[in-house]
Amino acid sequence: MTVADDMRAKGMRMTVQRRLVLDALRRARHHTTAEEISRSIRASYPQIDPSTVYRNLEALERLGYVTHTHLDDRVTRWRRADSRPHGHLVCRKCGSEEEIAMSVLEPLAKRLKGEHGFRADLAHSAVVGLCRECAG
Amino acid sequence: MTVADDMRAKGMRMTVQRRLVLDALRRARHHTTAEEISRSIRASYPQIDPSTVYRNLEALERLGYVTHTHLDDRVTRWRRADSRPHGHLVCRKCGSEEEIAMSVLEPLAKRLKGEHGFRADLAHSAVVGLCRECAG
DNA sequence: GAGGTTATCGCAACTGCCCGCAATAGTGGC
DNA sequence: GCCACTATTGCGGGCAGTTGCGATAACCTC
Ligand SMILES: [Mn+2]
Ligand SMILES: [Mn+2]
Ligand SMILES: [Zn+2]
Ligand SMILES: [Zn+2]
Repeated sequence: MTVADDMRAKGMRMTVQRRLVLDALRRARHHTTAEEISRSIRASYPQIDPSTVYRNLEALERLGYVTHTHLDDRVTRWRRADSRPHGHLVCRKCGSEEEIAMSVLEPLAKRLKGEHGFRADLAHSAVVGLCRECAG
Repeated sequence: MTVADDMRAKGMRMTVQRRLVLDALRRARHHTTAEEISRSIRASYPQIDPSTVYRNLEALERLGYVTHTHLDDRVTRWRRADSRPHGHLVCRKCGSEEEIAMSVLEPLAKRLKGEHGFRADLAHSAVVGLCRECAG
């Protein structure tokens, strides 16, 4: 089933704007921002409003085609849901970013499930702290 | 040594605005927002600008008197640094918030230190996911 | 293919927060 | 106390989103 069919089956519509956001996400680098996507679309279709890009990223996220993560700034990072999940370590001093395997985070997820019945999404927010160099 | 002396020793100044932010933090509930602090100050001193409150929260944080955490919205939560550190579980569906002991998070912090030399601050961002009721 | 329903759009205004700048006011030295 | 120095302030404007609203256009039915 195509994305368009999936959407229609859920009472949503496949608009040109939606298609452009999906295309931009395929072209974009690993962790892209809404602003980047908006800019790349508006280069060819300047009439498309940034708020439409934001709303469509959220709509595609609800359908499970897209996810987002937060590093240590105020910018949300978007990626296709079919890319490999992973965690992030972000240094609050030098700003360095390191990707880590989900297996490192799994024991905590398991414990939160067992002790609190909480199904944690530990890839959603980066782990903030001090990297090896800055911790000294 | 008082906060004022500590500040002066570091070349900073104890302004009335700074004092008002500290007082408001003492009066405020556990996890307060800059907007709440600003509003409570401006009730008596309407000439004090919100940006001054933001800047002073950051200044007090650099000195170690204040910290902040992020739950699942775009609002930063501030608290005095002398309050007991703890983690948060936030349900992205129903919005419920649960506080958890740092001891639950410590094994992960230890592992990140050992394997990546990274000194993680696991209280900084809430763990997002689905609570017992919403996970089903 | 035309028509009616309504999801989605563009736009304008708003949010929490951040920043440059000129004016103000704490500060240490006298 | 007064002065000179400069950290900090109020203000205006910017950034990353979010939201309400009336206009548009995708969809389903015929
Ligand atoms: Mn933060
Ligand atoms: Mn999020
Ligand atoms: Zn990554
Ligand atoms: Zn819940």
